[in-house]
Amino acid sequence: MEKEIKELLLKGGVEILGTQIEEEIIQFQKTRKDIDGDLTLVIFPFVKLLKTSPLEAGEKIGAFLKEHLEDIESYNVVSGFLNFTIADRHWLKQLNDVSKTENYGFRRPNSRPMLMVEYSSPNTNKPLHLGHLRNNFLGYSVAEILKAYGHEVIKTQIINDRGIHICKSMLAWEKFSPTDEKGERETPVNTGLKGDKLVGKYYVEFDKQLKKETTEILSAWEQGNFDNYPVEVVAEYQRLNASKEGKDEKAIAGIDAKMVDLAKNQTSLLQEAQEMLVKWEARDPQVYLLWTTMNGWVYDGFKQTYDAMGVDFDKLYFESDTFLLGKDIVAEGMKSGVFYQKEDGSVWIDLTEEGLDEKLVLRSDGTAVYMTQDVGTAVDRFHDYPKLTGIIYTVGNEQDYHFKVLFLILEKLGYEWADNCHHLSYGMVDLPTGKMKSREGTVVDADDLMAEVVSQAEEMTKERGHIEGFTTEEKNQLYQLIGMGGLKYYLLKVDPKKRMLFNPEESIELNGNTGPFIQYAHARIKSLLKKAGSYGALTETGLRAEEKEIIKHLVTFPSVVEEAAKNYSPAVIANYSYELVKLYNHFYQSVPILIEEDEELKNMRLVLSENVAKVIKLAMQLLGVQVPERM
RNA sequence: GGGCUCGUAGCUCAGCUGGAUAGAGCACCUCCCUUCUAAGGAGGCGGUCUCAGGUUCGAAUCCUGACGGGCUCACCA
Repeated sequence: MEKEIKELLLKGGVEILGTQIEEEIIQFQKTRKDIDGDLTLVIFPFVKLLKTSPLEAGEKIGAFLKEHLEDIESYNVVSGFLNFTIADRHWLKQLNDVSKTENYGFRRPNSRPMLMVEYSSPNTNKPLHLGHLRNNFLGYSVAEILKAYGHEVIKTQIINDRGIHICKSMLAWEKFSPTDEKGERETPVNTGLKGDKLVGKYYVEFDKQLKKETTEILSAWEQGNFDNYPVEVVAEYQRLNASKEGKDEKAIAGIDAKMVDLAKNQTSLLQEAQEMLVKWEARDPQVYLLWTTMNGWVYDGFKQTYDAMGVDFDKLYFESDTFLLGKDIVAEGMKSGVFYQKEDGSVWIDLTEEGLDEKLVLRSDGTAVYMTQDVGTAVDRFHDYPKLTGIIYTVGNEQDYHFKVLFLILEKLGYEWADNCHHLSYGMVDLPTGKMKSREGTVVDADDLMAEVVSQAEEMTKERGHIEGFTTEEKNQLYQLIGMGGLKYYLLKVDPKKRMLFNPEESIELNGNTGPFIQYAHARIKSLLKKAGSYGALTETGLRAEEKEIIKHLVTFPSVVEEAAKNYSPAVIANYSYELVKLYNHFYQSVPILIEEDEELKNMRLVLSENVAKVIKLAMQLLGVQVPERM
C-alpha cells in the first residue's frame, strides 16, 4: 500500500500539486491509536512545497489518492497528518499472501553474497561462562538472520589452542595432579569431570602456585636474599625499591606491580612453562602428545556445552594452524610501503592520520603479534572460500579498537572486502553484584546456568503445564526447550551493543517480555487449531480492529528481518515477536474463535491464528529459540 | 589525558533514517477463568527522556559542550 501511494505521488506530483515530488519527503508512519485510520502520511514536508496550510495540502493529497486508489476508503487530516482508512479486502488479501508463503519474510536462500560469521572462539583453558552465552547466542542468531535475508552463511570459530597459557595448564596437570592407585593422573574418565572443567581446574591451579612462588621470591628479596638470581634482575629490583622513596601511594602501587612481575618471571614455574612452549613449537613428541590429549578433553567438554546451547559451526579454525599466517603479508606490505621497520627490526603501521596510533605488527625478534595473525587469518579465509565477500566477527566491545585497526590495515593492504568486514561488538554481561570476575569466583558457569534454567522450567511446567500424556522423554525435551528458550530470549532481546544486566531471577521469569511468554502463545494457538480440525479458506469478511492490527503487524515481518540483518540485531526480531504476541493475546481474549457461529468469520480467525503461529515460529527460529506444540 | 561507547519510569529495557499526548515488562494496587491453554487479558500508579546550548514548522532522536558510567590506548592474547 505504501509503495502504491508513493508511486502514485511521484508520478502524479506535477499534475495535482503543480510540482515534482521528491521521494524523501514521502514519509509514512503508523496511525495513532486514538485516531481513525490505518496508515498515516506526514504532510509537513509538503507544506513548504505547496505554500499552503497543512490542512489544505492534506486535503488535496488525500482527495487525489482516494480517487486513484480504490482500497482507500476514506481519509482525514489532523494537524498535519493525513490518515487513510484502508478497505478490509486489502488486509484480507495481505493475510492471504502471508498464508500462501511458507517461509514468510525469508528471502530466497543463497540469493545474496556469502558471508562468514565468526563467534564463540573461546580460550581452551577456561570453561564457558555467561559472557560466552551471549556471544554464542548472538553469533548463531545473526547467522540465522543473515541466512533468512538470503545470504549464504558460513558459521565459524577460531579456537585459541596454543600459546603460553595452554602450557600453563599442561604443566600444572603434570606437576600437581594426584595419581590414583594405578599411577594414573586425573582424567575426565577417572574423575567424571567434564574435560574443559578439568583443564580449567589446572589452569587455576597454575595461577595459585605461581602466586605462591612469586610471593616467596619477593619475601626472600625483601630480606636481602638474592642468591641464584641474575645480577640484572637484582639490580632492577633494587632500583625499583629505591625509587619508592618519597612517592605517593598510587605510584608505589605501580612500582609494586612491577616488582611482582619481576619476581614472577623468576619463578621456576613460569620458566618451565616457557620451556614447554619452546618444545611445543619444536613439535616435541611428548609435549605434543600431552597437548593433543588435553585439548581433546576440552573439545569433548565444549561439544557438550555447544549441544546444550543448540549452536553449531560449519568450519573450525585452530590457532595452532594459523598463528604463523600473516607474516608474509607483512613482508609484502613492507614493500608496498604500508608498513615500515624501526631500527630494532620491529615492524609498524602508522595510523595517526586516521586518528589512531602507531601499531606494531611484527616484534623485533620477527615473531607475530595478535594483529598479524588476524590479518593472516582473514586473508586465509578468503582463499578457503572464493565466494566469500565479508566476515562478521562476534567479539566483545573491549576489542573495538583492535578491530578498527584490523579493518583499516586490511583496507590499506588493498583488500576490497575489507569494507564488508564487521565487528559485531557486544557489551559485557553484568551481574546484580557487579562485574563477573574469575578471581573473585563470581563467574557464572554456562553449564551450571543452563542446567539451572532447565530445572526451573521443569518446576514451572509441572505446576501449570498442559502435558498430560507426555512421555518422560517428551517432558524432558519440553523443559529443555522452555528453559533454553527463556535464557536465549533474555540475552538476545537487548540491543547487542549495550552492556546488559543479568538478573538470575528475571532470566527464568515467564511473564512479560520473555521467551516462555512467546512460546506459550504459540502452544496455545496450536492447541486451538488442533481443536478446530479442518477449516475453510479465506473469504471476504469484515475485520475487527483487533484483527486488522495483527495483519498490519504481520506484513511488516519481511522488513523487520531486513532491518535485523542490516543491523546485525536479534533484538529487533525479539521485539517484533513480543509485539505480535501481545496483539494476538489481546485478540484471543476479546474475540471468539471456535465458538464463532459465522463460519466465514471463524475460518478467517483460524487462518489468522495459524499465520501468527507460523510467524512466531519463524521469528523464534531466527533467535535459535524453539517453540512447543503444547506446554 | 586521547579515542570509542552508553545515560529514557523505583528496576530491566523498546523507541528505525527528526513527527501527533514518550512506550513495554518487573514491582505495587484493582478487576476478569462454565469462550477456545489464566505461563493469559483489562485497568491504575509511576517521566524535567542526565544537564546546558544550537539547528528545525517540529528534537528522546541530529550538532556542540558539560557531567556521570563502561571499554580501550602493550614487542599480552
